[in-house]
Amino acid sequence: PTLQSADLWRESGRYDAYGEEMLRVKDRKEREMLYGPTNEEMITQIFLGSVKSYRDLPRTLYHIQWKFRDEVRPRFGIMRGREFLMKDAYSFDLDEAGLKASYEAMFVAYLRTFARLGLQAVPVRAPTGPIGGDLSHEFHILADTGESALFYDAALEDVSRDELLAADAATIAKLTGLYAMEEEEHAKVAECPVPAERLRTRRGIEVGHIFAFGAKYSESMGFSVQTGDGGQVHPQMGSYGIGVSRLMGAIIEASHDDAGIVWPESVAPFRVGLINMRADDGNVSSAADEIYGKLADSGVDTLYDDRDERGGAKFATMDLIGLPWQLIVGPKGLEKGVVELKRRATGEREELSIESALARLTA
RNA sequence: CGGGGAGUAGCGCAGCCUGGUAGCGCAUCUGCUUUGGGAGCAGAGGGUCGCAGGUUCGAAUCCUGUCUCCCCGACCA
Repeated sequence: PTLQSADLWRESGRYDAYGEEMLRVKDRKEREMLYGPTNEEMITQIFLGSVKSYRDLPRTLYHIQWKFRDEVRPRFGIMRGREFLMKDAYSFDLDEAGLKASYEAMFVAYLRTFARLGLQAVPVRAPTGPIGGDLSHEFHILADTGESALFYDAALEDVSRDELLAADAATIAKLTGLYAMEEEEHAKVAECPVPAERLRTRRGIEVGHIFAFGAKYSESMGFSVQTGDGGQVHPQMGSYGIGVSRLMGAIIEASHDDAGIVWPESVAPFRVGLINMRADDGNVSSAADEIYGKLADSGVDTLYDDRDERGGAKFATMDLIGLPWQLIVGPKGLEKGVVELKRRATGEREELSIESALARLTA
């Protein structure tokens, strides 16, 4: 679904609304094609061809795929490009109650996802823009470098990680009930319901956006299913996106220090950075090689720095990369029969025997 | 599209106001020393100053034109 026919977008009625933002290309027959900026049309088309009965609903399809938008000004590297990786899901329900349930399930799934990534995400009620509908939330990661200013009820900060991970109907009601707006929308509010002492202003990076837009596309594209009583109904739809590539940038913005990245354990590309302090020393290298082999055998993702560099350069490089654990193997420690284990997030270091260091990392 | 700024060594910059023929840091090269927090010392190489005109005895510097890039805004995962 990367390349989509422009006619499909004209049929759905969204071509003009999205027009300027779409990257276009023509095929050999001069037919206009689009690089998908989001995929409501394609997914509805897929349903239209295969789903005919109310018995097939509710159903949600998702994929993770590169999206393309003709941004007016791409910038900030991975944060805003004309090409970005998006996780997008599309839900189909028989009625509005079903849509509400699907929407809330996704709302909770998003909160859990961000909590598991070690991030605090603020759900913000949002205008729906060219996608349409009347219910929508954006999820923002708080970071000083965020593109948008947020105004929200301080009570949102008090929701614990455990509460998010276990989010139930009560949590949803609480979170959707608390005030949170982007600056532009906040300015339109005649009277802010949050007392001044509880109103927080922080910058955020938008990493997710969910919409409930009802029958907008199922109607315009003529997608209906047969009901149990012999009638036809246009399914109620929602769409749900996370900017995966942007999220990587947002995580770094939210989790770093002067020395570099501090990857949360859940998304670190490797769990351990193994530093061979003296690649030119046979004893050190064979010890480090052996440790690397044992970590690999235990299924611990390990990045091994056995470059012929000075120790200081290796420390600096490993801090910059920001893996959760650093295991340092050098001549000084080996004389005493120990290696050094360092936790990147706190800088805390411990001297341990090789066996206990391995036990710690493979636990 | 509107508003700012910058083009000088591989990279990052100073010099420009007040013209006199280009300098600093990093990187590179050579040698010696060093080797657990991005090494030290000594020496060396490298630049049509974005481009085109003009003023002047003389232009990186002043004037005119032109090209390119960056930042802010509108957009948004």
